[in-house]
Amino acid sequence: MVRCEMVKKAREIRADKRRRQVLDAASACFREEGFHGASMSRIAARAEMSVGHIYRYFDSKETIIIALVQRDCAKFDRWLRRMISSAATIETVIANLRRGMPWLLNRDRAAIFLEMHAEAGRNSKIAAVLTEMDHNLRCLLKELIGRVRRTSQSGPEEVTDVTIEVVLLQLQGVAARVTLNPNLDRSVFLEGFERVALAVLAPEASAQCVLKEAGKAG
Amino acid sequence: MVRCEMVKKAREIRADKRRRQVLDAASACFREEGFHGASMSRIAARAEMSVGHIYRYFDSKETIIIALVQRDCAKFDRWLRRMISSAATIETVIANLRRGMPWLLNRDRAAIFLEMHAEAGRNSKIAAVLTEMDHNLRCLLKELIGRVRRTSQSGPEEVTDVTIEVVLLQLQGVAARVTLNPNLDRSVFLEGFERVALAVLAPEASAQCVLKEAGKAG
Amino acid sequence: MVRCEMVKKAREIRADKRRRQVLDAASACFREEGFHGASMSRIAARAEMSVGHIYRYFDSKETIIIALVQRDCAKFDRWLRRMISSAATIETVIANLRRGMPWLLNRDRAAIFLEMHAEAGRNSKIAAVLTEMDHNLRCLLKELIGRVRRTSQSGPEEVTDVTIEVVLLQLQGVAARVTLNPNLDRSVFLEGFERVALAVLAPEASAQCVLKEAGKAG
Amino acid sequence: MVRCEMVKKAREIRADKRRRQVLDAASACFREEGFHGASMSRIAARAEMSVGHIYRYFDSKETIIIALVQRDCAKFDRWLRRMISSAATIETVIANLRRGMPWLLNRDRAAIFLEMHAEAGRNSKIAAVLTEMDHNLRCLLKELIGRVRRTSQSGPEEVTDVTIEVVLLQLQGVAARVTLNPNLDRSVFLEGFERVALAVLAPEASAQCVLKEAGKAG
DNA sequence: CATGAATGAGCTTTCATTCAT
DNA sequence: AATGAATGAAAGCTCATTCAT
Repeated sequence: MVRCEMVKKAREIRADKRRRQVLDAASACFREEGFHGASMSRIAARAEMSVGHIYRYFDSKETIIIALVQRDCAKFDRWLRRMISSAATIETVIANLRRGMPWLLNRDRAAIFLEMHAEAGRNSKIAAVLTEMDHNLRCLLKELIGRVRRTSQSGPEEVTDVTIEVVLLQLQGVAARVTLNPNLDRSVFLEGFERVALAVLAPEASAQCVLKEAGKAG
Repeated sequence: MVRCEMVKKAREIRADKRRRQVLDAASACFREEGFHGASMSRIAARAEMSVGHIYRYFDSKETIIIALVQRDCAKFDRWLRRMISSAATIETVIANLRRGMPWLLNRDRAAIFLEMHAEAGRNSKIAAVLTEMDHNLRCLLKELIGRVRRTSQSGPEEVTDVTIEVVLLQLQGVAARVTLNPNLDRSVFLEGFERVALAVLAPEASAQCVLKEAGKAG
Repeated sequence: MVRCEMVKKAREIRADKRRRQVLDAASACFREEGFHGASMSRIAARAEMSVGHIYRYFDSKETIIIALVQRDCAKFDRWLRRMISSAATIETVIANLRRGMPWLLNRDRAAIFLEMHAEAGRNSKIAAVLTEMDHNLRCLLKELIGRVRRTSQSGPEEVTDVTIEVVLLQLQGVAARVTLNPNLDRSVFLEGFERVALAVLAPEASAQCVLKEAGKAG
Repeated sequence: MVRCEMVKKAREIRADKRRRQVLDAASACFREEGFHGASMSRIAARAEMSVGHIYRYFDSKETIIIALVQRDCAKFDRWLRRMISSAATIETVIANLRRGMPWLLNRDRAAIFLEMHAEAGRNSKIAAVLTEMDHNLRCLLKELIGRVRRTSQSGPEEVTDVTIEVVLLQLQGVAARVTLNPNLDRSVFLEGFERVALAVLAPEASAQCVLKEAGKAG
């Protein structure tokens, strides 16, 4: 009985590992060939698994795509939550931002991001996953910005939709920028983000900052 | 001889019309099904042409995709140039921006934008076209911003890469935002754009503006 | 214009021929391997056509099956109608029956018959085709029997459902009998049919016939 | 030693139960999806057994099909023998027939019957099983009819092949009739069978009966 | 005795592309 | 210039069967 449970548990662990294997392989294939360009047999080969066996863990190719989208979203969600829970001041936010840059500017991530959003335009299930994620994202951002403003007493605590959208446009525009301009100096992006972050988190300080730039000429 | 040339000309006009027919049909198909989801036979049906005849004007499906990307880029380029040639003050830029919103927020445009950039991640020819376009875009933007700053004497005339990138992140993030959030109030975007445009075109004025917002709380 | 119409006509003829080719090949494959055992690639090979090309004429394998069932039913329908239009007396019916025996007892026909009816048990579209055919069949039989009885003044002109069903059980039981007993003397079936035909068409005469058999001991 | 035998016996009983489980599950699956449509994994699920375990008792899917056909045939054989051993008069035969109608007209039975005979057309092993069964059937029928005729002194005791075939056509045609006409009144079939049974078992009586029908007009 | 993970061949179907007309 | 018949490779997916546990 105890034995049985242990076996079950072991099986589950193994199954999870398998699922991960598939998702990792699929992610790589999708990145190289797109959702529709990638073939199940190539995904299987990359996952070192037979085609048929993949279907034990995923009902269809679409299911894999959706699972992958969800996994990516969850990862981002966790990242943002960690950022919020730890960050209360402008400095920590900036530090976190700096630390998150490699991920944000990663070309593979950008490629998958674009693929996912392009697909969302014609697959309502994927659109639903992304839209839900987007909703979470906006709530979290609202809280983060509000909290920082409160602690730094540097602006109105209430955060408008406009503010949120400006931040999100900035973050989500990265995918296209990176794809078009892979060799651009990363520090350019970092500086841009910091400037916007400042303007949003501490409007007054930002104003001074902007004025300073004016002084530096650039 | 003259006759011959006229015939040639007529033929060319006809061929151009055919090519346009194909590109229009392809654009619609791609928008609905993606580059890979769209089939030549469906494109042909939409172009009211036989499949085989398309191959008289385009070597392959990929050629059509590339031609389409080029055409879209050229269209955008012309739009931007017109904007620049006519705009010299902050007010005209804002007015132009306002006029360009419906196009910018159009979901079909956003879908094709994402499709194109996702494809660029794996097709170097398309990447090349888009990257060249991006280069033009940045030059034009630089000139536009510089000129406005000069005429309004409201900041440094030299425009840094950081500034350009901030603007482009904003503009290119729209595609993802619109796809995820199709029902979001358009005025939110407009206000966001205006705020960023102001900050970029007239840093001083923007600073005052931001401070004002601080006063309004939000 | 006239040219165009002729081309169209020629195309149609060619297409019809193609369709027939496919149906003939499919019929042979289905007979040997069953609807589900037969593969499209084998059907294509037999039709001397590429797999993909078959899909120009039929939407799916199921469509082929249905078309085949309809063709078979139509063939049988025509046979029965011819029989009716020509036959007004018991003698002509019996003669027609005799002439129809080779077809009725043909093992291939029997195999397809069984396949079709087995499939009807789980495919409602096929069931619909067969049920409609069955309805026609019963009407035609009713008319045939009624007309013969009238002309020979040998029984009630009205024909009951029971009578019809007895005849149909007899006719449709053949498929199973032939499959199980391929070597059985065909004359046995013929005699059996004649006896039932007589009993149904001319009850009085049949009674005498039966009595005669009693006399012959057999 | 004794212990050993008891264990063996218990094991055999257990194995038989397992086999039965599989056959029952297979029968249900085959009825719903056909021999080819049913999958081993679905059969296993229905038998509440693992896929691999089924292969302990059956070498292959085909073996299951054959075993099932044999079991069905044996069941029918037993039913017929019981009918014969108990029936000696026309009345008991008719009564038995009446009692057997629900089974005979059962759509599931009809479906399996058609499936089996269709398969026999292309699988010689199945054909062999069914043909042997058919032989038994004919012998039993011959004896039954002969015995009844003898006891009722109502006709020649010797029974010809023609007579046997007429009865079998009638019985085996039911499967097709039921499939095509599932809503037909069951009494119609019963009356048809009785009429034929009468004609076969007691030709003289039947003649009178037929004449009577003539009188009733129908 | 019993499980179900694993395989890879084979299924139906779609596609970009060619070419005779 | 224009058609669409024809191809065959490759897609996503399912299956009977095996075997380590």
